[in-house]
Amino acid sequence: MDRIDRVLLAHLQQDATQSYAALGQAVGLSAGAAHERVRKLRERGVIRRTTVDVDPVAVGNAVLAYVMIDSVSWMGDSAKDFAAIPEIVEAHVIAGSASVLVKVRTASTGRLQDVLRRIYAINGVSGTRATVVLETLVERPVSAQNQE
Amino acid sequence: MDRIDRVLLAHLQQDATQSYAALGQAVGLSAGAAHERVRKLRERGVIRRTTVDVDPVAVGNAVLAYVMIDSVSWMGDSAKDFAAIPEIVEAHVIAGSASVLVKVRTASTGRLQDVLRRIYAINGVSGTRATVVLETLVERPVSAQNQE
DNA sequence: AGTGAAATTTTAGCAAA
DNA sequence: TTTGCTAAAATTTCACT
Repeated sequence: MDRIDRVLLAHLQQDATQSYAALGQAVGLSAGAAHERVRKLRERGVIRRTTVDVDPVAVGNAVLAYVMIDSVSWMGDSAKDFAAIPEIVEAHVIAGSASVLVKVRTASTGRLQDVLRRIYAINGVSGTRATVVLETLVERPVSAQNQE
Repeated sequence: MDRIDRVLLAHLQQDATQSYAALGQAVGLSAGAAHERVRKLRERGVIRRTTVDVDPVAVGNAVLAYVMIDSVSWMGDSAKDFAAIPEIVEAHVIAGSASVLVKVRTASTGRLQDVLRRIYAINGVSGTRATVVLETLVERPVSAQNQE
């Protein structure tokens, strides 16, 4: 993981459809060398996958909300329970007053209520506090370049 | 946006490196037809971009935190201020007790403190409450398929 | 909108330094 | 690790349905 790898990652995050020739040119390497570096980044799991960023509104998920979840037991084994709810895009065990923080995308506030009901049904959950997002100001991939 | 488009999106989210031939086969279309549909999905902005999912830990950002931000004024015009801090990966204006919710990835808790200081310096910010993530249970793209 | 096929570009594997 | 070369594969365009 040197500086060149970081630049390659940044370029790929911005546009993963570009050719290795273009990618190589951006860092002063041949297409073959760029290809080999990217192959290793994938192999080592630095690049977890190549994917498309889908507009949530375009697929009918206009409501974004965060839900703070209180529990009466350790939630570390509940990954499957949260993953079983497709509207949940993130779930994290947190330090502090609540136990789990969940990010949810739904079609409507009515659907959000459904999701809250399903969360309540998870073993150990004792309470939820939903926060609805009014406007997203920033949404972007992790910076591969804030290491220096 | 019919059922076929949704299946194409789901497949691309999982692996955007696969060929249009494979993609077409998954939905019972020729490579050309699959390509044309994906081209239109891009054109219409349903697919915002093709990108790589980078492991945050591998690029040195092991700490994930959410920060609730209180403010004394409307924060809707502050997108640039938040975007100027590279460690901020998401910033949302929210309904409820706080004003803005921010998602932050940093190399260490020390760096998190730096970020909090920079957030404090943004005009109108009157307070911050950081919540550190201990473990991530779920992290995945929006489901393109919970519409029916 | 979709098909099939041709022309072009890109990828991926290999020998050499 | 990088380069240049090359065969194989994928993308992109087009005439036709």
